[in-house]
Amino acid sequence: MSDTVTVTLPDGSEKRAARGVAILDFVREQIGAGLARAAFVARLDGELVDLSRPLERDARLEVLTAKSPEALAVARHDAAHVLASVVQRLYPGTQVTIGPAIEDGFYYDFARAQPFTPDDLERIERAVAEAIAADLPFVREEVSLEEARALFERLGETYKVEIIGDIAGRGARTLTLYRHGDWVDFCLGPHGPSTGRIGVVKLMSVAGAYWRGDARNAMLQRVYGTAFFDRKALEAHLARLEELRKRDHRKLGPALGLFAFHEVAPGSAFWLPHGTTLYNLLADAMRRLVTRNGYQEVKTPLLYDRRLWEQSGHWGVYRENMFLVLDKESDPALPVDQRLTMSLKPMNCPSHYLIYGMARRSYRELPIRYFTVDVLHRNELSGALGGLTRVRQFAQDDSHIFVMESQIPDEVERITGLMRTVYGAFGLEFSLRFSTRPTNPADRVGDDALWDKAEGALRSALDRLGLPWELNAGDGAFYGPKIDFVVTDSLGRKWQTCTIQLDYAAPERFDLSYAGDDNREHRPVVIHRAVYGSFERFIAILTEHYAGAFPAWLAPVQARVVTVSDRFEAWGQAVVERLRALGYRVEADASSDKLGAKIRAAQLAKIPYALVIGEKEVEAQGVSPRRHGGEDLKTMGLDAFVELLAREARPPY
RNA sequence: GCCGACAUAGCUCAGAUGGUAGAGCAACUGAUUCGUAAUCAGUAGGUCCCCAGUUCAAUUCUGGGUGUCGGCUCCA
Repeated sequence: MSDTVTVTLPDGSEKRAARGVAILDFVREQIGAGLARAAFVARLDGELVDLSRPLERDARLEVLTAKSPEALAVARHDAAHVLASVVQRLYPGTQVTIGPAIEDGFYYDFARAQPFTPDDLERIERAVAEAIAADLPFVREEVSLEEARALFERLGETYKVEIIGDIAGRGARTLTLYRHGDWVDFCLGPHGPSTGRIGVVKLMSVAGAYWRGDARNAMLQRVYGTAFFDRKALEAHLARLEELRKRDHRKLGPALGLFAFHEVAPGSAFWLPHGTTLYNLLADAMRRLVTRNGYQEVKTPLLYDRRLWEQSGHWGVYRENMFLVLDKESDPALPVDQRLTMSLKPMNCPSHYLIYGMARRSYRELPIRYFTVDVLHRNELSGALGGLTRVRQFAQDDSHIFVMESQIPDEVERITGLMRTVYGAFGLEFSLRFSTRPTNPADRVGDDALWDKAEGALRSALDRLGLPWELNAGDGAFYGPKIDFVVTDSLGRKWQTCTIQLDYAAPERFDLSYAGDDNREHRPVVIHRAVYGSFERFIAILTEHYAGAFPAWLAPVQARVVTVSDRFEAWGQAVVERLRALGYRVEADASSDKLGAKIRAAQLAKIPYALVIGEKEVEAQGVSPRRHGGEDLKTMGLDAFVELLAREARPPY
C-alpha cells in the first residue's frame, strides 16, 4: 500500500498527501494557511467530517468555512453540546438526552424534574458565552460500545445508555465520543474545531418535550437556542422573527377585521365582515375555476350515523378526532360510548361516495368530479390549536374524483394544472412531496396489494409530471398515498396546503362500480384533492404572504375616498355611490381629520387605493388615486379610474 | 392531552409590601376646512379572564378552571 493518497479538490485539481495526515494539516500545508484558519469542517467524499480526521484513502475533499450553511448547522450542534455541558455543571443531577441542530438553530432535551425558568435561561446563556470564550477544542474519540456503555452507566446517564442499546441493535460495534473541556457526549459528529469558533449563541425558549416524541414517555425539558457565526447574522435573524411577528395572521386578522376567536369556541373562527368578503371571493373564484374544469358542486349533510364512519374506516382509525353526538333516544343505561351514535363530518369523502353510489355509473361518465365547500369538524388536541392554521372547524375546497385506473395520470396532471393556476396567481412557489403508506398497519386501511398498486400509480403520474419531488415515507393518509404541495411564501416559509390522494380502498368499502365498455362492472379509483387545502389555513397564509395588504381583487375594501375637506364631501359621496353601483367595495372617510391623517389611516387599513378628492378633482369630476405603499397616480377622470380598478379587481382565475 | 409562560380599557402597555387602577392610540363631542403616513381641546370607557379559599380588605396571595402563546423526534 502506498504511503500517499490522492486528494481531489472541488476545482478538479489533485494533490498528494501523506497517508494518515489530518485534514487540517493537509489544508494548511498544501492549500494555504488562510483557508486552514477559516476552515470549519470538511466534506470528504460527500460526507461531513471533522478537520482532525486523517486522510486514509484517495478522496474528494471540500473545505467548508463559516460561509457554508452546513458549517452553520455543525456550529449549532456544537452549541448544543456547549449548552449541555454548562447545564450539567450549573444544575447537577440533570441528565442529557439528544440535542440536534434544527432549522434556524438547535435544541437540547434534558431530563430534570424541575423545569427551567426564564431566569435559568439567562444564567445558562451567560455560562455558554463563557464556555465559548474559553475556546475549548472538540476532541473526537472512537470507543467500543461496551466502553461507552460503562462510561455512561458510571455517569448515571440512563437515556444515553438507552440510545447506546439502540445503536447496538442497529449492528454498530463502535461509537464516537466528543469532548470539550472535561465534558463528554457521544455523537455522530462532526464538530467544529473548538467552542470559540461557534460565534454567538442565544437561547430562545424552554418547552416540555416527550422522550422520543411519545406522550407515553417521560416529559423532558427542552431548551431551544440559535447560534450564528457573527452577531450581525444573529441580529438579522431576530429582525426576521420580528417581521414574522408583525405579519402574524393572528395579529393582522383581528386588526383588519378579518376574523376573531372567542373563548367559548376554541379552534373555530368568527368570520368578521372583511374576512367573510375575502373568504367568499376565494370560494367564488375557486367555483368558477373548477366548474370550467368539469367539476360539479354538491352539498352534503354535516351529521351522520356512525354506520357511515364504520364503513369508511374512520370509526376505527379516526374516531379520536371526531366530534361525536349523543343520541337522546338511546337507552340511558348503556355506556356513553354506545350512546354516541352520530358524528359531525371530519371529511367530505364518504358523503361523495354515497352520491356516486346513488345511481348506476357508466365508464362514459368518468371522471366524475364532485366539489364541496362544507364545514368540517375535527377534534384537535386543545394544546395543538393555534390561529387559523390549527383549528377544529374549517372548510376545504374539497373534491373527490372517480376515475378509471387508466385515467389517473391525466387527472393528476389536470389537478396539477389547477395548482399552477392558483398558486401562480398569488406568486407562491410550490414543490412536491410524495407520501407513502403509514408505517404502522394499524394506522391504515386496505391490504398491502392495494397500497402497492396505489403507490405505483401515483409514482408513475409523478414521473410523468416531470416536476421534482421528494419522498416522505410513511406520511400517507390512512386510506391512500398522497402528493402534497408545499408552498413557499414571500418570507421563505413553507406550508403544506394542497394535496392529491389516491384511494383504491374506498371504492371497495363502498362497493362503488361503473359499467365498462365490456358491459361488466368495474371498480373506479378515487382521487381526493384540495387546492387551497382549507380556506382557513389558506387565508392565514395569504394574510402573512401579503402582510395583510391584499391585491385589489381580494381586498375587502378596494378603495377609500378621502376628501381634503368636507367642502368636497358631495363629490366624494357621488364617487362612492358610482363605484358601489358598479360592484366595487368602496367606503368614505367622513372624519374631520386632515388629509395626511386620512391617508395614514387608509394606509394602516391596507386598502389598495385612497382616492383623494379636493378642489381639482371636483372640477375634473375625477379622483387622485394613491396606491397603498405611496404611489401617487395623479388626477384622473372617474371613468379612467374605473377602468384601472376593473383591470386589477378581475379575479385571476 | 402533556410541560412551561402569560391574561389589566377596542389596541399597545404601565401599576401597587394586599387598601377596588392609569398613559398613548382608537372611540365619542366640539372647534378647525386643511392636498398625500398623525390638527387642537374635551368626554366617556374597567367584573384588572372565571370560580373558590385566606384576610377587616384580593386585580395583587393560595388552589381550581378557561383561554392564548411557545413547544411535545428534521431521532447519537
